[in-house]
Amino acid sequence: MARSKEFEEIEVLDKAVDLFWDQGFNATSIQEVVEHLGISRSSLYDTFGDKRTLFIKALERYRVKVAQGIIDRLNAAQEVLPVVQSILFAAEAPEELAHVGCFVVNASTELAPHDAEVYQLVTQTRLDIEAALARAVERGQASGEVSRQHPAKATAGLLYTTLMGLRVADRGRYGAPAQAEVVNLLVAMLRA
Amino acid sequence: MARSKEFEEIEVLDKAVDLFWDQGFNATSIQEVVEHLGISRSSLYDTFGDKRTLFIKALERYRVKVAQGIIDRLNAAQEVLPVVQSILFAAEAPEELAHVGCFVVNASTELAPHDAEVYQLVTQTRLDIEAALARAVERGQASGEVSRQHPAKATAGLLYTTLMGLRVADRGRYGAPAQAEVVNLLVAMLRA
DNA sequence: GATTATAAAGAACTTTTGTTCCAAAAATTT
DNA sequence: AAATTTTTGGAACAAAAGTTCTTTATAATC
Repeated sequence: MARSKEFEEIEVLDKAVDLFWDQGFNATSIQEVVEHLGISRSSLYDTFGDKRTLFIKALERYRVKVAQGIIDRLNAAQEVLPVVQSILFAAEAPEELAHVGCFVVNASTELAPHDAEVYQLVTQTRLDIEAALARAVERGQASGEVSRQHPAKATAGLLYTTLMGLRVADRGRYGAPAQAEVVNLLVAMLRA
Repeated sequence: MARSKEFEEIEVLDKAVDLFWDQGFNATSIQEVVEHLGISRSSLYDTFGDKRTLFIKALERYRVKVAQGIIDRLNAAQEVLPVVQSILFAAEAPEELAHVGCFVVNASTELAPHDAEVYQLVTQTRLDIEAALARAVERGQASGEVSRQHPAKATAGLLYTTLMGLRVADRGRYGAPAQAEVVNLLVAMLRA
């Protein structure tokens, strides 16, 4: 048999997520990818295909890691609003410089109108998170935590839209205090 | 004396806005710029400098055209909420395919973290529009149109954040009905 | 109408791009 | 320990990138 790979595919993919998240697709050269992932050109192409395929895989990986994490937290929430608040206010701790904003939002503005596969990935992510938000709002309304004044589905749409807006704000260094003000206002509006 | 230019600088710049608005900075080649603007390479470089300088000028032009238009409409508004509503719900008529989303939002996610000049332009635009929104909300509160329950400045922040989120949604073809639902809910929440 | 200063067209140039290929190295199994 | 299959590193490649330069055309002035 042959030798085994010197790297874990998932670990390397996570590094690709970091890079594309930070710089986007078009601003990132293969040279940078090779250097940042720490594997050779040939290994890169053998393992992940061409640049665009790697980008798509990175975006899918992000969905599994980040978007699914959000959904899980919403599904597991006892009290809904504190969880919603902490999801919206993600500017609290950008541990790495690469992790500014949201990879899906960035991919959405850069590529979604011109790449059908990116569009599909972005749309599916939105539908999944919106559905989780709607369920969470419904539960909050049932328990008396969230106001029953507005329909849960529309509220979920507003929450997701604001979430995207906040992740754009991250990229423009809106600032944590200003973001907190926005998040707190929106959450206060939802409170029963 | 010498011959005069065969093109209007502003008209050509508007075409550059269209192109960069649609495709972003890095996905747009000089070749495409030359073809789309309808002027020669040499005229392009003589008149606008290099690619990045052209992009910055296009972004400034957009600010004058679109962002200032929003501010003017807000300042002139008798009733505030209908104007806010129509600004948020811009998906109604994307006359050209190029005009999907917001150029400032796109530039923000693509370039703001890595280009100080873009960052500054994006920030200034946000400050200007947020200020106009805050004044409009204050006037609405004074006239009894807008609820006094929440401070005007925070409300303006939420409106601007949602505006950005909606312009991201444009790029992901969120759909007019879903957008209308979001906009109507937010406006309803502000109503006195 | 000749002169002249500038605009326009496009060839030319250097980098950089994304991708492929090939020889060398390495690890697992027989 | 030999054989074999795969990874690896880096050279090699063509195409496209951004920019500059030179030549030609043009319009305004004297």
